[in-house]
Amino acid sequence: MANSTSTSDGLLAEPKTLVESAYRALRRDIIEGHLAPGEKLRVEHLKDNYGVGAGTLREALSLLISDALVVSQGQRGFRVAPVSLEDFEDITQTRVMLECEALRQSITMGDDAWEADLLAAFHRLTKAEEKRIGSDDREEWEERNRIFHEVLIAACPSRWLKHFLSILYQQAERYRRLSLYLQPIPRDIHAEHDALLQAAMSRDAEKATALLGEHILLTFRSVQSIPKDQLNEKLAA
Amino acid sequence: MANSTSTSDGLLAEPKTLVESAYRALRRDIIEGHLAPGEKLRVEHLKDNYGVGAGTLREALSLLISDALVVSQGQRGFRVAPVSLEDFEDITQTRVMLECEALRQSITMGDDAWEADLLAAFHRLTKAEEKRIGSDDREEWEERNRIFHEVLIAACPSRWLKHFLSILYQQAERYRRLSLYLQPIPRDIHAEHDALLQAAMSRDAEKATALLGEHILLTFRSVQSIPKDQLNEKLAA
DNA sequence: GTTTTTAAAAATCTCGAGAAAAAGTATTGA
DNA sequence: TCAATACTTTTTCTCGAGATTTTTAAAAAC
Repeated sequence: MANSTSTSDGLLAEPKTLVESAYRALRRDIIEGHLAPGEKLRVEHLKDNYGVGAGTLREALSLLISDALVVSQGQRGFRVAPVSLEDFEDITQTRVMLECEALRQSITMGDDAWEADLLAAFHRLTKAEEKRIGSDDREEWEERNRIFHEVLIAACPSRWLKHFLSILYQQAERYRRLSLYLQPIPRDIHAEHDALLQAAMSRDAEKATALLGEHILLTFRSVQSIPKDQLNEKLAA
Repeated sequence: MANSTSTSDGLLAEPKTLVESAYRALRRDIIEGHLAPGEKLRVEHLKDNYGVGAGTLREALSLLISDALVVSQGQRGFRVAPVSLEDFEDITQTRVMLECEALRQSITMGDDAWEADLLAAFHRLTKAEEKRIGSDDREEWEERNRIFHEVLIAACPSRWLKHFLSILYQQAERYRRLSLYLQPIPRDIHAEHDALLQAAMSRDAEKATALLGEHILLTFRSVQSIPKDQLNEKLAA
């Protein structure tokens, strides 16, 4: 469903417990790069920052392992999952494969309600794009972009496919942040989304998957073309 | 690599901590059906069974969410992930798609060492099959079967593809246990594996993926054809 | 007899403190 | 000066107890 309140809960619903709050706060800080890739996550240190007990924080970190945003190692604590260009390439290729298949199924199975949801999601994304000119309201655009992609494949009946894609999308978000700040390749993302929408609405699966694949690949190329020194600087931040 | 000591650590290495031990013990009990699908996992009750503290058990349960073997719900504790025929069908179809793609890549990329590993894995599996006649040494066969499938796609360079496949394999194992006990469809699994091996060794990707797809699908059909009352009985056990 | 309210019981969630292990530092010996 | 050892500090891991919340059961009201 194109539920606008849905907030990418990889795992959990609204933060009714402290574990969930800490989980969300940590996830956000990792995706936004506030906690650097590879950084050590000392429980005793972090528990104060997030205002929870040690056990609670450990549990939140354990949940983040599901999203492959945190790694743990025996008796040596937790770390932020590392990043690399090779990893992003793998994420991109796997995502192209899965998301194109999901889109194909979604276009086949989608009914009128799906079309309506898709149109609505695109409209909301467009509005966010207009507002974003100047003001750095990145969060809202990022969220609506996620929902647009989610609705595109919403009519795909495979829960597992969608589950894996939500993980990959989240992973890609870590890298995508870079490409939007240091964008060397001029790109009309709105036009890409628009073409994608038209192809999906006219049930042209071949065209839609081709566009989607290119759309996803472009983000990788964008990051790929960032000079290495500049990239490392950003990654360490 | 065809490391025979590898033990399907979805997430963790050797149990150096109590969390890891509990994680493994719980995972095993869920996959083997000792903890029934949908069953409530009361921490206060379970902590005695597994000989750990409440916090430690909670952490182990959190890790099992990664494997989609446990689900949690806000302020209402943990449960064993439910099962259904629809879910198994989804698992099967997704797995066929991913594993065939991974095999195709593996056949393309695999070198001599890969061939040797594959041959060795097949040999070990065969030996386990011979030993299994009569004696209920299911564990060893199950483990070697897993390794055979793992080695088949070991030369595939995509870590994410292999990561997702290890999750799906583990999920399928829950259902596969049923088909082997209540097998209505007569099946020569050894012959299937043998044909698969030959196709892979001769680098015939088309044939190999066709065989692999059929191989995976057959297990689903086998479970599908079990009478519903008999199935539910087993699932509740 | 059914529903609502109220109270007891159980379970979850949370924290702080203590034991075990790792990492870092200083000391000793060549 | 360098390497190895012993010591100190830090960090991880673990447990038990207390505070909320949910669930269950009983009593009251309609």
